Amino acid sequence: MGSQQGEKGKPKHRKGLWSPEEDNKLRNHILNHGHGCWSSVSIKAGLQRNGKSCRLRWINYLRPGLKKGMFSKQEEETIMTLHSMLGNKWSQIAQHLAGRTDNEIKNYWHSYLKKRVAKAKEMESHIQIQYATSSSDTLDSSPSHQKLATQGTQNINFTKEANQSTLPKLLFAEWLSVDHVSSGNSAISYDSLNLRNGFNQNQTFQEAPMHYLPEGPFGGGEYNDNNSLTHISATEMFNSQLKFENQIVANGFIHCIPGVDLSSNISISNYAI
DNA sequence: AAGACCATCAACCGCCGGAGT
DNA sequence: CACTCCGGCGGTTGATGGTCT
Repeated sequence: MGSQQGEKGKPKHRKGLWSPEEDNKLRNHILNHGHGCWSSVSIKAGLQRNGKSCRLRWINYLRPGLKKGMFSKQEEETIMTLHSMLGNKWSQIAQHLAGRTDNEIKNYWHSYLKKRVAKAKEMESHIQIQYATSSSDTLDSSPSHQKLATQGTQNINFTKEANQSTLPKLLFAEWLSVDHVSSGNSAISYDSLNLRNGFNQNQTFQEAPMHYLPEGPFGGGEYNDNNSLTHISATEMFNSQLKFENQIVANGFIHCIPGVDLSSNISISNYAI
């Protein structure tokens, strides 16, 4: 489309699965130089891919801090809760699941959770038919996801605002440059990042801005080992976010610490100045 | 054993909105 | 204001591997 670069020559862009060499080229380039303009990344990295493809590959696969493997129970619940509130806003849902990408969540939803919810709804309607005439307190006995949906309607406007809020998103390029500064002139290696923090503990700001805040509402006890939200009701979650945003306003800025697990003992001073 | 069918996941496509000119 | 470029998002597709018949 519009992003097709240069009329002259019209570069042939490779499609399909990425080879390990391509991955390495892209990873090394971004770790060393940041991504900047994606359409130029492919050229500078010596790839025959278009910028979008590079971006997607980085975000969904190469980016440090990505969680691989099965979704935990908590993550599932978080997805279902947020989906009942936000609908198919995968990127917003992904912001609440550290290390998970919107694409991953979307796929997981379509392949697994959607069916589960449908099944649950079926069961629920069965139950409602059974008890429809027996009592008037059906609201109290309604399944939890229905309650959550109700909460969702109360929170939906706020949620929208919250996600388009004044939260200072830090782009990976910026984060990288900060990290470069703090680690001297040597380019950090992907492996060293993983070794220092543990792969699951790395996160990027853009995907999960709230999760980097040592003072934030989810610091400390709200986190489990996977850095996912645990045992937090939807209301609590968004109220917390509101509180947190008030803090931002009050303080004027926040401390963003990349790649640091809030519950870990790793000193943040190595990663941010 | 082999073909049909299904589930999963990586990647692509098209659209939209913001920024720049 | 109109246009272009670019990044981001959500929907969809296609490849692949597993299961069923």
